Amino acid sequence: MNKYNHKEIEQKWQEKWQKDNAFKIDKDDNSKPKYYILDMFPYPSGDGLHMGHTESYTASDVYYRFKKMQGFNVLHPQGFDAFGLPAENFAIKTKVHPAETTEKNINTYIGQMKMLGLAYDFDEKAITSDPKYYKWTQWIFEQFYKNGLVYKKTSKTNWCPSCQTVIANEQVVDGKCERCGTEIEQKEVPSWFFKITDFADDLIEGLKKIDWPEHTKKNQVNWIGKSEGAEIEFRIQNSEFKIKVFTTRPDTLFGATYMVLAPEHPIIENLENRIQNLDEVKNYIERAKNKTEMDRIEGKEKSGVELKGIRAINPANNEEIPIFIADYVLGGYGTGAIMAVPAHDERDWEFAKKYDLKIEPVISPMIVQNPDYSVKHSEQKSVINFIADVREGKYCFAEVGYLVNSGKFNDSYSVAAKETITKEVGGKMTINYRLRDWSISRQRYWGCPIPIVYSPDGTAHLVPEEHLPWTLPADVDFVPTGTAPLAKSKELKERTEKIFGAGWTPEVDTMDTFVDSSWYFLRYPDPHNEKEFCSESRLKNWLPVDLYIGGAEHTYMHLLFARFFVKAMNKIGLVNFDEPFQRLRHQGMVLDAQGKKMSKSKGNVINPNDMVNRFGADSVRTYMLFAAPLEDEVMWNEDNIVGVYRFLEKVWKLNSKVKNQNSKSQFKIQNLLHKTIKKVSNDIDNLKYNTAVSAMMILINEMEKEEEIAQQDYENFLKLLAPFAPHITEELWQILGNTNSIHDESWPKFDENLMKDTSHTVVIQINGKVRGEIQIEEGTSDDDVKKLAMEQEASKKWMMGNEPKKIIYVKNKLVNIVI
RNA sequence: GCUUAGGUGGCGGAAUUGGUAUACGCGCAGCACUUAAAAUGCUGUCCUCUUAAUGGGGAUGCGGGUUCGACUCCCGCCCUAAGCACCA
Repeated sequence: MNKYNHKEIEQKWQEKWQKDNAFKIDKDDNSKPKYYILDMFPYPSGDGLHMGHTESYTASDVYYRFKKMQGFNVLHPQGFDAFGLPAENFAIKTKVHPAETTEKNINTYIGQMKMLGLAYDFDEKAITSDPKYYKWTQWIFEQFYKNGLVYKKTSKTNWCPSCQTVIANEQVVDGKCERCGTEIEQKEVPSWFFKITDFADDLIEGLKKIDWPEHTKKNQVNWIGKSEGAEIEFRIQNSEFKIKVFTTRPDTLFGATYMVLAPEHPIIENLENRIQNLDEVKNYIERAKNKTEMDRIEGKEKSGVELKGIRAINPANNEEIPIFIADYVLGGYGTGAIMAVPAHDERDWEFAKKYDLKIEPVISPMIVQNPDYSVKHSEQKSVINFIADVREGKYCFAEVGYLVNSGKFNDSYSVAAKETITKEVGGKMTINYRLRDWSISRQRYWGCPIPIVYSPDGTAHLVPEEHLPWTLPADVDFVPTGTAPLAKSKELKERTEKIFGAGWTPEVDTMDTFVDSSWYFLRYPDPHNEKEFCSESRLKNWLPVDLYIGGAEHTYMHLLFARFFVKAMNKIGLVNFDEPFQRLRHQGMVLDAQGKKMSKSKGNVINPNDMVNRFGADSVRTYMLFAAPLEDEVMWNEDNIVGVYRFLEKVWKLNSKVKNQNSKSQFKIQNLLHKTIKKVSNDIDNLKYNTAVSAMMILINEMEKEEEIAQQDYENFLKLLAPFAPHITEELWQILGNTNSIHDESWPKFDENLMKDTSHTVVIQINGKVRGEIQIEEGTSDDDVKKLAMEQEASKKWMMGNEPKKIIYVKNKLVNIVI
């Protein structure tokens, strides 16, 4: 038999599978149970597939092959998130049209995926930049629009001076543009928004019924940031103006000794003529304006300026209190104004200490004023001292408790007082979210055009459905000038006037690419449909997605946006489910051998193609999954992959020990084989691939020691390995005389009878310490085992003549003699 | 600072969820094969005491606790990584 030649084998089978259309499925076949496994589709960058893709796509490919062998009709599609900035930036540099680069890159990716033996049917892919795809992105936009989920507003937005585009808060990383790393500026820009906040509660609630990692769910809940509180109005002295604040602690209202406004709070303009230190205030506002939100909240030291000459009235006790502006209060959260209670809020306390402001304690850990309240005198005294310390600024007490210095509310419990105090001062209980509506407008070229046109009076109208796809014009110069590239398209302008009339103008912004990727999984079941985004029957057959595998870095954006899309579409009646991904698992990052992130600048990026050439796709696939648990980081260590390569070589060589169908392997081997079948099946199902591979290695090491192996047993083993190493197993399968594909075989079943052990090793412990072991026959009675254990020399020695107080027997495992 | 995850040999990592800690793989050492090397196979490989075997003691970040028995559960502390950033 020849040496294991991975190159030859892998090329041979990849060509054969291609020729046989091995990865095609009948999407209307209802005779089998369905399973929909989804990968996060890649952005086709010029760098090609990276190791992170390799791990994640291999993980899903293994699951696909496993489920298929188990008799499921499995949909495991792939596509490309093809709109986006890199292609446009590349076009700016090289003048090569993004459509051209994108197509080239997609072909590279497809080639690489085939090289890895990934079983995708590329005739069924979805490409977001394809007009046949984005027609439906636009169509869904229009449905959202018609149902009041889209609105336009002019607002302060993050502006990336390098990309010349608006980016969402969620896409700002450390005050810098997520894509290019440039510092973000603030700019007033008109933008279209999706009302994701309408679904804030549903997005929290829906998490309860899906099988996602707990930390991912928690992170989404924190991101949405629901907080219950009250809105309360403070009057400004000698003026009709009022300032509304949001607070989660209305129970502390009596302790509000000053107010703080965000520098961008609109009321400041109205009061300018009364501000005595207007220059100082304007200066502060100007400085805050240039800071990004990140800068403002990152500063350790709080800063602020008092609005001199203006005072507010605390509605609870009618006291006059000063008003400050400070950039630690954000314009975009709550009402952009707070009441400051330094005695009971850490941030307010810090600010009050710095500017020497009054601190008034209004919450006590226990009731102090009620004379009937039966607590010891000494305890009363210490609480009174504690309150005095809080007033002096020694501590900040941010807990709940009992009210003091709060007039008629004294002694009431702070949780109960929230509502009564709010009512008393005419405020109302409200719920506030950290989540903001999703700004989707981008002043970029390479994106999905927003299907909106404006009549001569400036009113927005949807482009009627019959004109979809509303195509991206080709006659555009990409060089950014601060105005949207589409504004320069003659074709788009003429098209608009031709259809709608003279003076009509097109919307020139394109959509955030997260819009494209928020619904792509709905397209895969029916990617060629020109009449619907997906037919009703295919939707019903395939959705929701059963298993979604991808990186945890998408927790806040993609995964939240996709859930919003499905919830919105469900509300409109376009789909009949409200959670897109039933089960979600993350894969960890792939690091270099030193445990560092791979990056171009560090020059430690590893190209999957090189690895496949050197070790073969089967080794690369198996090693990626063997090296660490799927959700953990994997260090790509070239020295370690040889272990997997040797394993595959052993599998290969073992073929020469295979004896014909009628022979039987030793019981020992059959026993281990069936245990392995059970373990590998369970492990794959739970995506614990590392231990599945290890179990197969153990089996092979045992089989290797035998003179001969029954063909049936060897074949069963090959089936277990087939999802991980599809090429070598297919080749060996054929060498054994089979004419069909191993990947069309059914998954081996384990035989409980063959898994039973005839004897067991039982460990003997004296007082919990291991002192020996005995072999017992299967079926030995508990009493006999205990007796046997007591009779051992070692036991006698360690019992030192003592009678056991207690004997614990764990069936077939352990006897613990307690003396 | 907050949140989440984690801390087990020289390294990547196992441990049936409270029952022999260190499976499997890498590396290392020795042996066999070879003119030699590579490759391959075999043996050994947590630390420590004892010349050594037998055997003993210790060890899952640190300190306590529960239990016949703890990597696993509880309390306190330390450290690492990732994410989030004053959310009123």
